[in-house]
Amino acid sequence: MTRAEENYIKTIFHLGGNQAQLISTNAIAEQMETKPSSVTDMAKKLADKNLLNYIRYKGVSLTDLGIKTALSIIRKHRLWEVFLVKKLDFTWDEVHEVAEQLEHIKSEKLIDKIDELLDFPKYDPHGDPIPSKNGDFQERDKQLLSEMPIPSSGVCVGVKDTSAAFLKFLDKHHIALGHEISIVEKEAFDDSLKIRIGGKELQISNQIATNLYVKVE
Amino acid sequence: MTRAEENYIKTIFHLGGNQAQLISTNAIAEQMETKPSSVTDMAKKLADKNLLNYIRYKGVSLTDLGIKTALSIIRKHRLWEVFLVKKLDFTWDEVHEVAEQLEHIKSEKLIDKIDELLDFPKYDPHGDPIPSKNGDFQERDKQLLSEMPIPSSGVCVGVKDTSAAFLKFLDKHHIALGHEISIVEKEAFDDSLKIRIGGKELQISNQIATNLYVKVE
DNA sequence: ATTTAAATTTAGACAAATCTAAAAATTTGT
DNA sequence: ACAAATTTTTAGATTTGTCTAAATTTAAAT
Repeated sequence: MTRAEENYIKTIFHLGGNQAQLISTNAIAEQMETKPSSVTDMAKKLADKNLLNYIRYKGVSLTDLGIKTALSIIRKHRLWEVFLVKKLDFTWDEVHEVAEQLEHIKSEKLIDKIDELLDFPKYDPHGDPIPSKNGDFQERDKQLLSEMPIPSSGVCVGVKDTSAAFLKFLDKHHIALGHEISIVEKEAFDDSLKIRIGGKELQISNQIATNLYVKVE
Repeated sequence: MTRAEENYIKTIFHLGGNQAQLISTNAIAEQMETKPSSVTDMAKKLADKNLLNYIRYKGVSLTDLGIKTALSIIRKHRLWEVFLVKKLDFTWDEVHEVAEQLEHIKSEKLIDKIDELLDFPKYDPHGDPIPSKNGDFQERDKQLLSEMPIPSSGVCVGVKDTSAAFLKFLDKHHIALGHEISIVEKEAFDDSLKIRIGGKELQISNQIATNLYVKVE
């Protein structure tokens, strides 16, 4: 598998190509910042390799083999992210682009040893679950902060947006995974929230609230 | 820099292109298992980028920029090898091919942090020196076992051949870096050596002796 | 000093991955 | 339902890195 092929498979998975639903070439092109015509070419190639089902003018969905492949890449990506944070003191906004490269390293032994070194972590630094060696993983029961009842509270367990800008914003306001967050009230006008975290009150916009996950149980 | 370009630069360095000497396209092609015509194409490209001097029909030699680039790649390769052995329990015959991939990861911070994690090692698992961040490194004073006086002794500090076959042979006979080796006698007929290592005597062929380095001081 | 042999380069072609522009199919709006 | 808008595909071109086969240059041998 080439690096380009792996990136297509991974993107299609993230767009929901594991479910039965068909992903359009346009959606893939937009996500990958490439042109729909390039996606069409690659779709044919990956269909030939039995990694996805391609229906002309309709879109693609991953085959079982494609899903397995995607999970293997995502597993590597997330394990490397944990490694960078836990062993090399990277911050959570620095890991993505390096992990994008490391996820393509071909060595089963390498990633299994990294897994072991990290003591088999279940979640990456952004709270996303890490698929096991055999490809299964439990998505945590979680809810966007913006969808929580008011008032209520929960533990921050993940972020939806993983851009450096957003993560740095969270650092600045001392919001991190594992922190208890209480929702005090919602401003009806702009859906901004008054929250309580680490003993302090903080006003956050709806845009922030729709990108923060809280544990539900 | 593409991966292919990096591999050319690294190979030319290892063939001696840092010295004033010119390396022939044939030599490069043979080392890289490619065709001389491909090397010619790449030589032009790298010369355009000021990474090497290319003289038609004569060969190439690295520029200062080319040497700096080569050292950076070699530094990464050797640091990753140390990482694999020290942190992930790889054996010294398993590290090369994985390091060949890892050496192309682009992140200054990553390799500096790996360096720090390993406590700034000076030599890789095969005894080869690791260039520092600013590109200088001290080649150890060493001698091939086959060129030592008889009798004499020294500490094993490196291997010339780093193939898995040779390294496994050494493991099998309990020869490792840091071990004291005494040369007892040389067989004039085939230049094989009787050596003493770890309290035991061992007969080794000239082919082995010409691939083992011993410290000189 | 020629001829022969070896090394090197050029020319033209190919596969991978991408692009642009034009054509075809699908979806949308009325 | 049919024209317009959108999406998707096709056709042809480009770049990178490679190859083969032919031409050229350099080195070796007599």
